[in-house]
Amino acid sequence: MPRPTSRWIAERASVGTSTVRRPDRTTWIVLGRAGADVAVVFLDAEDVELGRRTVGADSWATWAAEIEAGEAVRWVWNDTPRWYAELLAAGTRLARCHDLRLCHAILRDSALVRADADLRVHTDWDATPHADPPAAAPTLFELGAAPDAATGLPEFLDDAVREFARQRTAIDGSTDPGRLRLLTAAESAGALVAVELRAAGLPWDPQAHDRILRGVLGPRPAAGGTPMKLEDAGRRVRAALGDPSANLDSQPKLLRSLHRAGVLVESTSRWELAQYRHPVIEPLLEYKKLSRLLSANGWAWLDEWVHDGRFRPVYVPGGVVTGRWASSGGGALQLPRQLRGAVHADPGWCLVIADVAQLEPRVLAAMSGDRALADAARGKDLYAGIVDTGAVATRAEAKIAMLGAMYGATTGDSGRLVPRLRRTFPRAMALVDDAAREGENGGVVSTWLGRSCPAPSAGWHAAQSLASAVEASGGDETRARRWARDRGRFTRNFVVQGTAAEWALAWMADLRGRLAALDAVPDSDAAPRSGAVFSTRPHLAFFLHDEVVVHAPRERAEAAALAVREAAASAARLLFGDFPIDFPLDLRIAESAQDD
DNA sequence: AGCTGGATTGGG
DNA sequence: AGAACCCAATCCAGCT
Repeated sequence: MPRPTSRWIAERASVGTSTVRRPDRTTWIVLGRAGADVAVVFLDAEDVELGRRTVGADSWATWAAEIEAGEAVRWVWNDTPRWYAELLAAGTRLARCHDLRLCHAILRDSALVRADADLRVHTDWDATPHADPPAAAPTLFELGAAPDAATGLPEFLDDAVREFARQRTAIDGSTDPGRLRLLTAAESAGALVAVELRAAGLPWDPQAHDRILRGVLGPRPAAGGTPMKLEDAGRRVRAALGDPSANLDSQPKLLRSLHRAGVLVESTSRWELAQYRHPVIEPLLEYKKLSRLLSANGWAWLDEWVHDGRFRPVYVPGGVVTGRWASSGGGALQLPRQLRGAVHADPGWCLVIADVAQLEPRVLAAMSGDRALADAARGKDLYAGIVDTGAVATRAEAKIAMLGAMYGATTGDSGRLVPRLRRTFPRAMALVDDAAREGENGGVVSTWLGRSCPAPSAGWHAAQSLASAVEASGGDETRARRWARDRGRFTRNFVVQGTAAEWALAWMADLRGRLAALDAVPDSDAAPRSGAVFSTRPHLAFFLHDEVVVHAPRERAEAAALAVREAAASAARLLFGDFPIDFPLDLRIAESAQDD
């Protein structure tokens, strides 16, 4: 079918009794609320307003789908979860958006943006939504309900139009508009992905989860009961302590019990306990392991977070200062490897599981333009490549040296090995060392695409001034130095971790487009639990910093895997152009995410 | 009763 | 073993 033109759309896009046309030349569509309706403004590429309309809240998803079928547009709105969850529930997928809240946060803090930019003035756009997205996708009936009541963000059309103009001005007047355009587009695409991930869900087999729990803990106890094997371990611990009433769940009480039994640990952490020889150690470590599994990902978690064979966590794009995602509820970013066997494709479907090997050092090589490190990274294993340069003797040394360089280690094996990397990869090491120095001096550093770290707090500055005063005490100086070094380690890591997060956003943004373009599998006994938008073709199902899981009909698995690889290559080009850096993937196609 | 912070352990 | 960066979730203790 030929791609519809915008004129075709203008003639065709009518909803209900009122015809709502999209003018020619439209590039941006800004959304806001107008009572129960959705109000829209059409803008062209030069920000010239082409017209305003309102669309009924009960029909705007259909209208948006028709607009989306035409020439490329970017939807502009205050907060992606508030709008896009509704659209997906109604079966409308969008390709591009501009999330005003997320982009505001980036531009407000970016060192690339002029200090006197209008959007630096504090407004409601600095609000952080405190309400989670709706737990269940809203029904069409609910679309008219005020979607923004809980966010604290401006919700009306003129607010959005004005903020959008401020953001465009800030980008255009910045020291590098190209990078900030990329970053705001990538961040916004990530916002779409996060909503899609939640809507589609991660295919989860509750029976497999239950089998794992039963194997480790014993049969599921009655509500409030203690699983058999946990009870068992607890009994053995109390016997070894000679204290039948010892409380194992309270850290201070457990510590006292251990002391009474002659185990003079300073904490009850696993690594410290493991160094002692005493009959209580083995069962106590076992108890802690089981207790952890039960409380973090036991049957209660399963009941709360898995429904209809899907784990639907809440992702929070931009939730970490570095630009990484955070999660809120469900613990999506902390799923223990132990439970991966519960991640299981639907019948007739499979999983494409891919992660980037050594993402951060590769990003460092590219952003610093360090050819030697890029050469060492060529192929599969960057650490083996470092050994081949002769900088260090073993792969293990290469790894802790590189991690030490990116995290700012100064002591131990890691601190000792970093100087060797400095000789072999001077440009890469200079980049992180410069970032550390800038941070120690109170400065601000930025990622490759222009996300900047927060400025130091007033307390930090005060400590530094105090230490340089004539009457400063030794304690003042020690504290100021420690805080300066702490901040140096933070900024050192910020530039690398943040740029890696940008690479991952670009990877996913490109990937979701490729997956959406794959042929549907209309006759498949497809995965309807992922919702209408995702039930006939491969879709993203999970994301974790440097790893994605795609859920795909079996006959599209190879195509999806190719899309994952091509998207990685595309992300590398988008960020680093022709610089010769590889981002090799560990990729496998399987029915279950269980490690082999 | 509800909040906060510490300790611990899971993830990268 | 940890170190050294970014986190979240849980439980308990201690506070208001």
